[in-house]
Amino acid sequence: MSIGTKTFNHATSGQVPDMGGLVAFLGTNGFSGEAENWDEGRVSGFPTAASVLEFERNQAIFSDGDPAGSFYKVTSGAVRLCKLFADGRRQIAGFCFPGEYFGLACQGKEYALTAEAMIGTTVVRFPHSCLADLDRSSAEFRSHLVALLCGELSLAQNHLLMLGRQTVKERIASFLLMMLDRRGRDRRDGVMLDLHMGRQDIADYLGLTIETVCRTISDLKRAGVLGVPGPREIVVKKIRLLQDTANGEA
Amino acid sequence: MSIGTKTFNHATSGQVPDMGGLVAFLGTNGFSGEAENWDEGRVSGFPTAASVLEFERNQAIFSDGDPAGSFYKVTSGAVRLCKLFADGRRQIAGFCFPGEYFGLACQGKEYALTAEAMIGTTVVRFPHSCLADLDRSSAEFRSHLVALLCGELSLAQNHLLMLGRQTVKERIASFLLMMLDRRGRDRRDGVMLDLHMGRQDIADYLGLTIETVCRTISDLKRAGVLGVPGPREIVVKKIRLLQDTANGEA
DNA sequence: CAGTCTCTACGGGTTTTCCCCGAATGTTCA
DNA sequence: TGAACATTCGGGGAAAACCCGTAGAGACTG
Repeated sequence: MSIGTKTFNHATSGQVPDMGGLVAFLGTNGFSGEAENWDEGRVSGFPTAASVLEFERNQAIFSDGDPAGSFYKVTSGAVRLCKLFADGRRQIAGFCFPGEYFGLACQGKEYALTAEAMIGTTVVRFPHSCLADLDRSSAEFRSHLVALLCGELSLAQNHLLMLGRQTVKERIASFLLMMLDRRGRDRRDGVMLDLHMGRQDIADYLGLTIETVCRTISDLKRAGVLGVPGPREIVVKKIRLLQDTANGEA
Repeated sequence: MSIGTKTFNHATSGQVPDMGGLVAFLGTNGFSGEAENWDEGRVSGFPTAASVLEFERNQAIFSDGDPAGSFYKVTSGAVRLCKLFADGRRQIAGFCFPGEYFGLACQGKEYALTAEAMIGTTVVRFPHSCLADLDRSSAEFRSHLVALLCGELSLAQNHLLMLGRQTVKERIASFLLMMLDRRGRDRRDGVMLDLHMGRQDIADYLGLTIETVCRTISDLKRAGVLGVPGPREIVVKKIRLLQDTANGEA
């Protein structure tokens, strides 16, 4: 399945193991916060074997029900975490971009959802046994872990608001604003945004159909709020209007 | 505001502070898992002052935007965590029942949502400074903490599925099954369930209107799946049918 | 105790939203 | 270039929101 596997099995450096920004992404949205500058590949501190893996577009990294043994950090590309119903319905619980973690939320012994590469993606895989060494990790790291988990939950809460009580326009606008923040883009007119996903992914994240997503984006384009240079690219032309739309003031 | 406040300010027992089942409920759904038997009032181990507070039905424990200084454990009653829109829309992010924690998910310095007592409720309040002592707490507790956070996130993911992709009937059925599990009830015919909430709370949790909730519960009653002895009580008469409904097989 | 008030539950009718189906257009890749 | 796929657009229909009204239970008042 996985193509291009390089395994590091270096000796532990003899010191207290550095958890290397094991920033606890427990399975929903990746949330890094200021974690970006924590390491970015400081794999070397880990006491156990870590592997670098590459995945093609739409390739599964792990699937709902698989035995859970590892968690992952995205180094390049993008990952979606989703749940599939028997009848084909799909809900995306979150996305992961470079610097973010996923695969820790294994209730019991199995993954509760499926992780797939949305584009060509490189990840680092860590065995869960790394977590058992949490005791010996630094206090700084541990409080960082808690902060990131809080951020995780806040992201999920925001997602709940969108799905439960926002209109279609509000959801689309909120989604785009979230993507701007997530990808480190400023909130200013003319900013270009690479979505790295198709309309179906947006629909399954927002609990809508692909048609509704298309229509709403077209509406925003017609209103001069957005530009759409390509299917996976968005230019925000009037950020203020987009924010108003997200807040239901349009 | 708070009525009946008793403050313990006992001397630290001179030992390593016992976090007393500080089971990390970070602001969304309370999730206790097997935490029920962890302590249940073992406040005595805490290094800092903890207070027992009582709240009346519909009284706010803290509000969205309040400065965040404490987290809470429910000892009796029930708590809802919700977000209010300016135009009156409301989304309930989760409920907390005895043994569960809330109020840890303060992104930054302010609470991100509002906590209200759904019925007469007793809680224990812990200052956030307790968390700073996390270092000195036991390894057992810390792994417990991580497990509970994972459970938290799984609950939120489940909620996302409900809001995003389930039909009205599926949501109601899933909600009732979740409540059964949450309140420690067996999944068997004839089980009585105290909801401790009105129809509006159910609606705001499931992203529906109160009319739709009423109608759907009536439908299930007519179908012989449920009995409704009181407005806040449900008797599950055909658990199998309820499960089928939750899975879209009805 | 009667009376009033409020909150909650529930039913019906209307309107809107958004899903479903079909088709045309655009994009990507072999 | 052609084939496969994704996106966009339009029309019909079903589901749920919305707006109405009714009724019952409980709380408060006198």
